[in-house]
Amino acid sequence: MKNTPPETLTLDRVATPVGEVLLVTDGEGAVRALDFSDYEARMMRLLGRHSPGFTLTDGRAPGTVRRAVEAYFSGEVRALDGVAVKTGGTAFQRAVWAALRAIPAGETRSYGQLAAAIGSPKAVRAAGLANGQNPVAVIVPCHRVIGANGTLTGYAGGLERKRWLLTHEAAAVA
Amino acid sequence: MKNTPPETLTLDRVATPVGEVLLVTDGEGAVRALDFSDYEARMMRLLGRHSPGFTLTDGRAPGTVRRAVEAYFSGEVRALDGVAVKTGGTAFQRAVWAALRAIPAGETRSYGQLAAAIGSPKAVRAAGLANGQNPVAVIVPCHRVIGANGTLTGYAGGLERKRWLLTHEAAAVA
DNA sequence: ACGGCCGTGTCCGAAAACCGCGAGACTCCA
DNA sequence: TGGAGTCTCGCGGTTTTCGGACACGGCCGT
Repeated sequence: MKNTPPETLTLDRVATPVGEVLLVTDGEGAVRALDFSDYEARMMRLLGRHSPGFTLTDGRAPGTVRRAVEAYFSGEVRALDGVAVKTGGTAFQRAVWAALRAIPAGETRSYGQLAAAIGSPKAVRAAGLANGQNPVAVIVPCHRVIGANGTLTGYAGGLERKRWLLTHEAAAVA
Repeated sequence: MKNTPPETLTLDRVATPVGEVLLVTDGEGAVRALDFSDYEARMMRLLGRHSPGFTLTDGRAPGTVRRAVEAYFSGEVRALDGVAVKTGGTAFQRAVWAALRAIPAGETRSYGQLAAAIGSPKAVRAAGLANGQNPVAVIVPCHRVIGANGTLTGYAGGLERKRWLLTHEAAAVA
């Protein structure tokens, strides 16, 4: 058991066409986590993993962040590009998540391409795993990674949502 | 591997009759660690355990703390009683360390007495272990615990120093 | 007296299990 | 032949599990 100076994070809720999302930000306005309400437990688990001993209080996320999220869902799919995100995780995981943010809205990559992008072409499966452990859904677009044969394969928030996000983005950039 | 907002600590060095000690304090002036120079690696390990991702800069500890340490070694053995200490660790460990500070200079306890003092009379061995993991030597007087039969049994800084500290304290209170 | 056994909390290293994959082999049907 | 499904196996990082070791001391048998 470790000890860490506890940190206070803010929990906001935003309505979207695919259900309410939970939005966690820190004192500096960086996004620490984002997930769908019905996967709250999962989010807490990931959050706890990266910031042991944090406390959460209901509140309002910074206006710019909130607005960016709302804008994204109403069709401005690139609105999230500038949002600051702060994640923990291992070096490998961070590399994966950084690579994810480099995928433009409207495009997709295979897990293999993702692995290659971070310099470990054979760590395909590990990349998939890291993908699934991304605490900041949507903003870090883990949904833009699909199987080599085009299948959607999996999504922490449910495949239905993954499909919705992809068609939403495809339609927006068209 | 975890992630934590990094914290900056100050590392000072103080000369004593039994060798130089390393003195680590935080931004609030509380002592986070204290150990003899020749066990620097051990101290770093313990420190890292309690404050993952900290950074250390050479500097001066607060005057009151420095003076208290110097005073202790020059014979004023109760000078450390008021020094603020901040440690991490499990509840069990904290209980042990708190119990240690309750032992007055010049006295000793057995590991059994120590375990009994925190309400787990049978956790003798565990108490000994927790004792050895104390990051703040001397101030948290882990050296005042000896075997039930009077043997010194062990000390992270070397039995020689344990003996020196005890006779130093005994002489001072006499 | 002396030697052995056990309880207790925690850390540490090793080993195994886990996967949001993908390539290659193999089947089953027109 | 060829195309689409299925199965099997290897890939690599992370997490979980497990077994040991330890700053002791009381109890029990020789």
